[in-house]
Amino acid sequence: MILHADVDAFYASVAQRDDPSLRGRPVAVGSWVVMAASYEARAFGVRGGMATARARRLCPELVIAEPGWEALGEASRTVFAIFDRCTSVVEPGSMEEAFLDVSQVGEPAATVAARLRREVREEAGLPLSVGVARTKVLAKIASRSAKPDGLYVVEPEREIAFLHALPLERLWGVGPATTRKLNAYGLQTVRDAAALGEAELIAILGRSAGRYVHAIATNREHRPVRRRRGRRSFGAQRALGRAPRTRADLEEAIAGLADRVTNRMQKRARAGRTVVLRLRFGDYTRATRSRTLPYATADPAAIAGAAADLLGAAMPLVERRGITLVGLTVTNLDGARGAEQLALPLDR
DNA sequence: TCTGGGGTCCTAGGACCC
DNA sequence: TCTGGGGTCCTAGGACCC
Repeated sequence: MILHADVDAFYASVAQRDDPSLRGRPVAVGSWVVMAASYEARAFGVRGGMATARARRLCPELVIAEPGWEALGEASRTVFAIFDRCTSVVEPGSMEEAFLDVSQVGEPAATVAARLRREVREEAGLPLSVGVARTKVLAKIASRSAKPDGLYVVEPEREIAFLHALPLERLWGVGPATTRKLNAYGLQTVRDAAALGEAELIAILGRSAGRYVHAIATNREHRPVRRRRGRRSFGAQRALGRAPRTRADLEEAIAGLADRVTNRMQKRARAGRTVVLRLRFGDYTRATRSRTLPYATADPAAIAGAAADLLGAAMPLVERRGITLVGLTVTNLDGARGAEQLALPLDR
């Protein structure tokens, strides 16, 4: 059996844990955008991604707290140490959630899950919700049903009934665009999708998404829990507001982003070959421009230089539409396919 | 209702090679 | 004049997740 374990409202819960005056009160963590909202705040309709000004209007007694990155990192490590103690097969999803394969633990999964919740509560001081099922997808959906601070088990004989009753957008990996496409064919629930053949879903959604939805809907999605693969990219971005920006402003912003990104890369001894410049314009359209270098690097000047070239080529778009965000990602990291590539520059 | 910052994976076309 | 099959890499965009 597989567990999906997820700390409730992680950022907000850590804030409430560390500042008792926040407990029981509506809390939003963020500065001018809400990054996470406590359950008390959610009751007022406050959600992640929302401008804090709007959140305040919805909930006048809302407390806005700055994220404490140090405390968050420490809390995450504590929680994962408890996961690792439970089983060696842990697949992290983010700072605060993971899949755990507990088939080899030798106790009923629900017992393991209850213990996990207790230990995270006692040792990390945080509420943990756990979904239990035979597959990752079901465990993931179950943990949402468990929230807040609960446990939800999908017994094998209930899987189909549980799954088929769900609206399609509850499926993990089915977002607004996919939901819209399926709805356009009159499909609302997982049961509706299961009634279609794989070929039809592929025709509607494309190969990968079609197969995926078919596999889930017919309960044939059984990917194993696997330990984390290394990361594939490093990135940073900066929102610029609506003020007009000169090319020099943008080059300065890019240099700052290159510093941030290469700093993190150097700390982890990684280098990358492809530089991606991400732009968002005043009309909310977006563009990406990328360049692959002949060698992997973590040098800020090389990364910033490549990004500045890409920016130069994109300036006509910037001038026409105005720019509101610039981002920089370094990907195609070395070691992704064997470390021997690392040393020698590939020419051409 | 127009939203931050960090990621992953997939698709599709073109260039180029055998 | 029309005609093959298979592969890799690069670029750009889309969708989704936390």
